[in-house]
Amino acid sequence: MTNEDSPQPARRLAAVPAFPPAPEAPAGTSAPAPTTRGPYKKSEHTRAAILDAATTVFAEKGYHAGSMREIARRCDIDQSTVTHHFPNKPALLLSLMHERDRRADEIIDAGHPDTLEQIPEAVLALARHNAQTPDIIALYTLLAAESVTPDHPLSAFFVERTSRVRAGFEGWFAQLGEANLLRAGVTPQFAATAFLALWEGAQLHWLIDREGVDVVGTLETFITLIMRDPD
Amino acid sequence: MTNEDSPQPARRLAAVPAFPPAPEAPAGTSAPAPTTRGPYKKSEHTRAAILDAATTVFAEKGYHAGSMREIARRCDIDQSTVTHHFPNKPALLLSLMHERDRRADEIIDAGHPDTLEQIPEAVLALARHNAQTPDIIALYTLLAAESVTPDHPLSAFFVERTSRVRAGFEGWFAQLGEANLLRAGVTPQFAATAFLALWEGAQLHWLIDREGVDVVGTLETFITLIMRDPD
DNA sequence: ATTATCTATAGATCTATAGATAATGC
DNA sequence: ATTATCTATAGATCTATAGATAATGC
Repeated sequence: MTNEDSPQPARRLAAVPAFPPAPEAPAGTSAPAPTTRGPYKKSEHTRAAILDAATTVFAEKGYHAGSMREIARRCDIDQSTVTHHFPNKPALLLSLMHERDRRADEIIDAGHPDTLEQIPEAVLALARHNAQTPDIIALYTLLAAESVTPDHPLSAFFVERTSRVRAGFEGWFAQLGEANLLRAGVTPQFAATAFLALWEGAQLHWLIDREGVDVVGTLETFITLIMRDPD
Repeated sequence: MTNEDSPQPARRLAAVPAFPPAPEAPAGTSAPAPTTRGPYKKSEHTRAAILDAATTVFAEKGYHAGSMREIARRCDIDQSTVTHHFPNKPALLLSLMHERDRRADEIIDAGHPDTLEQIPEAVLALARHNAQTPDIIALYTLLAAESVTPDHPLSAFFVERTSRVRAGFEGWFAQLGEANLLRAGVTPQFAATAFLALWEGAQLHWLIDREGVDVVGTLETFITLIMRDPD
């Protein structure tokens, strides 16, 4: 897809602005109080099972329609056991999203580009990785849209996350711009905003019609479009 | 924004493939049975008030969290009166969406281009019109994302609508392509898919962060990007 | 006489909590 | 002794329906 035959040498990046890591989950969820004995071993397993089930349930039904009862049913435990491990429904969803973001950060770090030429590939690698987990795509797409409704537990989460991710991409595209690799008229701001919007919009349309939309292919074409034509 | 100083004469379109109109709402909602007297005059007013309130409620809360009770409360009527005018909640939402699509068709028809050069402007005019009604943006964005969940009343609606709208744009971009106005490597399929995805993705991000995203500006830049550079 | 609206309610959720019993681990 | 889990339930929804009363219009 990209022009492998252009003869320029790889240009090392002085300092690539890495994606800033997601902020930690607010304290209280996992910090043990000083006097207590702490959770038993089994607890960690149950917690993980609940978060797994919650991922599926919230991805399939969204926040309001996804119920604690169904999450419990999928783990073969009672609903009251879920509230023993998580204080309430919003806290469960927030723990889930912060947990997901922690894993996403690892993917971003793994694809960290060393040279300018690797930036487009690093960007597309994220999209390719996403394409392999439809559940997570549904989770983020559905909840991001829901999060704009009043009193949604994720409204602050998605405001922070969207601007953080956009800033990360803007940093990468700015590197390309300074090396004069962006097409005339393409600013890093436009590239970052459009790439993110295109990505999430294509994912939404792919969820609606899985045959009709090729997310990664669309993004690849977009990337070649915003890059300067090779001489 | 567009290059007004290019000296080519306006090229009249032989036959622009117009957006196919949205299919009518399934019969039964409005067809009066042969023996009845039919609705009184007041009925139409109440129906319209209910649809108006439902637009706001579903746009703010989505399908599951938006309740018939709240819709009724906004109209100062009892909830049972709502079910007198609409058989049930899914039917109310479907009537609402078909009503909205009927109005959207009028906008599309109004902006119908006569010449090739008017196509980009016609496309952007739709986006500019949308930008003036945030409620409707929230309604479509939120419900489209929700519609991918199992048993959602709008799943078939959005599948049909998305492919219909995409086909309409593809027809327009194909006209540009045949006139050699698209940049090399840009197919009508890519242009249509990407434009729509970019549009809806940018609207989502605008809902999340109204300061940070300029929907129409982003689309304008995208359109100039996919058009061949003027000589 | 027919339609529009309201009151009242059945039946099905859902979340969170109180309190009892079972399992764990110092 | 502490944590994990369950049973049971309070209290708050929500949708749809039955049936009474009010408004409309032939």
